[in-house]
Amino acid sequence: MPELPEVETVRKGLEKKLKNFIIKEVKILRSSTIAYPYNNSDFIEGIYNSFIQRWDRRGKYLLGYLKKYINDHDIENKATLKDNGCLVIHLRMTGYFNWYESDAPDPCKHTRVRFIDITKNELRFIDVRSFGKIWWIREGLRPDKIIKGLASLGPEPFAEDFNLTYLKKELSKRTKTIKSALLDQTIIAGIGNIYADESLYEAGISPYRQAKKIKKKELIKLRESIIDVLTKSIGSGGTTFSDFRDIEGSNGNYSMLANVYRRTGEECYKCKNVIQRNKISGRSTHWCNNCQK
DNA sequence: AGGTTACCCTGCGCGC
DNA sequence: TGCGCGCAGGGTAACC
Repeated sequence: MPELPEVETVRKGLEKKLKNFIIKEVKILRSSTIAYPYNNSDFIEGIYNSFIQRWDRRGKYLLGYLKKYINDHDIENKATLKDNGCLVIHLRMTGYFNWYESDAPDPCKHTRVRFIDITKNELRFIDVRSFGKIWWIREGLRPDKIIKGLASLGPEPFAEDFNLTYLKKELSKRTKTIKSALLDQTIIAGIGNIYADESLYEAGISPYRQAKKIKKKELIKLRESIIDVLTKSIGSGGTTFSDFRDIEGSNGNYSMLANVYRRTGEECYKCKNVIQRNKISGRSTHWCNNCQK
């Protein structure tokens, strides 16, 4: 379910909860969730006795950098600590993490991977539709050598390289619709269907407009709208529009509601026109055809 | 090369 | 109640 704001919320949660979490046991309940290495046993052995030193996010990908204790019997001995590559996670549509302190209940039927430490604290990866993937990239291998989607990501919306010059240059060669361009992770990283619709509404741009034909002034507004919508959502726990839950099972404060997303047939908050819905490149798209030109 | 399309999965709500 | 269908916030490989 998650787009950039939700993934950022998950990143913060993992960073907070996994400070002293040394992986002592891994149970893979669905083999295909592990995308790399190809053998589940290589994955399990690879991350054994490791902890995650730092959590990063790139687009909708989570990256956890591992340190491993080589000496199994003396985990206090820092001399046996080595860099151990990174865990990469993509939640796709329905993936999420749950955290349990020592007294974890039986796993639900959608639990795909269980990570357990010495005190039986447990992190579970749960994913109804099983589109979510987890990779372990061993030390010395580059994640973007293994994960194509990671290698081809465009700039982060909050980064300096996501500026007007970049946007103009990139969109000027695209004949597809602006909606489709916003969903293209190679142009901008992290935007998904909700935030694409919401950003276009805020910017007053029709999702059907051809990307290359959008005027400079509109691009300025669009860029601001993207940053604004994402910032607001991160600020409220990345759960503003969704039934998404963070690793402690909280679903945020619902401080902001969607203006167009899933409001088909309802009144536009600005002009009272009926909100439209249609498919654009296979994804449902919501907009106000009076406010968005 | 850029742009569509089918597909990977499971569950839900709807109409019949 | 059961069945079939369309729907779901993602990404990719395989096509034109």
